[in-house]
Amino acid sequence: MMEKDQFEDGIWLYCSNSAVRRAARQLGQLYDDAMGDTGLKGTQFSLMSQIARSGESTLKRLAEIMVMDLSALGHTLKPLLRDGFVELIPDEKDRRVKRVRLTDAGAAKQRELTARWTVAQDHFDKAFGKEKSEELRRTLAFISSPEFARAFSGGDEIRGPVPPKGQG
Amino acid sequence: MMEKDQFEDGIWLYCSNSAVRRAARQLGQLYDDAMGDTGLKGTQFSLMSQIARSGESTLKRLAEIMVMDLSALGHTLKPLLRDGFVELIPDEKDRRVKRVRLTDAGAAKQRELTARWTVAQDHFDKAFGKEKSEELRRTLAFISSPEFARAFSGGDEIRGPVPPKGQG
DNA sequence: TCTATTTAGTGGCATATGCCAGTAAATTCC
DNA sequence: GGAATTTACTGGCATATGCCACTAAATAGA
Repeated sequence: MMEKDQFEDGIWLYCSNSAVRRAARQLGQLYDDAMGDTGLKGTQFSLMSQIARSGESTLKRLAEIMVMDLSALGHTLKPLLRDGFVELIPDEKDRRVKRVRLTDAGAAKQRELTARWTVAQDHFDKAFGKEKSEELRRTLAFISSPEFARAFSGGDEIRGPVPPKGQG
Repeated sequence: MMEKDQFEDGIWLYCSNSAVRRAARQLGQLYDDAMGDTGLKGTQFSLMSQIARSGESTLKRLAEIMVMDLSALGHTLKPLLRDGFVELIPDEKDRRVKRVRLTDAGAAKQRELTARWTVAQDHFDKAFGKEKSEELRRTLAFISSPEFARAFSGGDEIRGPVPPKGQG
């Protein structure tokens, strides 16, 4: 009955933003649990993993591919820098540019957390289906793409004066 | 080419948590843009809309159906309470319990923002496809469900000692 | 009835995220 | 070459989110 309420009464069935946010909260909690008392969260693990994968990427580039505001990325890196898991390196050609990489300690931590992530990911696949999981991730990647954003923003009409179109 | 990198180099193609988070960031930005200079964000609109829909729900219940930590809900309500869009009402039978509803000002604001939300939602449907949107929202609702969380956590093995299963 | 346990909410602390303003550096334009 | 414009990053402010500790109230158990 309680679960029935969830499926019938929620704006998340009508609003895509809310639906994605709500799912993000659920998964965020589950993946944070998976990290246990390691001192880091699921999101920090993800960030470190992407840093490792991108290989000394510039901050701007990293923020772009993660579809994240540059200053937000800077903020989010703070604890990782503070704890010595990540370091910033100046670019050789452009003094404005910073590059980011894992420290040795960071790489070791990332490996430790990968073991926990693997368990969580297996659990996700078990609960949702492995192939459906891959399909879902591709779908979400499309939604996260510049292509989608362009299609969403079309003629930029939501950025200009908005003619009232209320339901109310 | 840059977009190609996005599709080929990101952990979001392998990690469901990251994928949902990244999509949430994209949509968060787009729906926030849709709210324009109204003084409220997409998330606040969603919260007010769900409050309206739930009808004087208890805080605990609201947090549950939104798959949100109760204290997080309390925090998130603060600016809405402060600005008079939302009010808390004591429960008649249990002095611990608070119920939440929109004020008249809040209801008016919610109607105003609904007009903007409708535009954004139309844009989402245009970019993604209306029927695919509905399907995606159902999928995300399943992921957000207690049923999914139970299947994910089944046996609670990630809550206990975690045997190393590293990739590293 | 009384004690032990559970529950609903609050505040604190910390990370996650985004807009904005400002500075220094690079690029563009005349 | 010099001025105007754009770019990359940093810090500030505010909301978003979650764990934790605590208090008051309700419930469960003896």
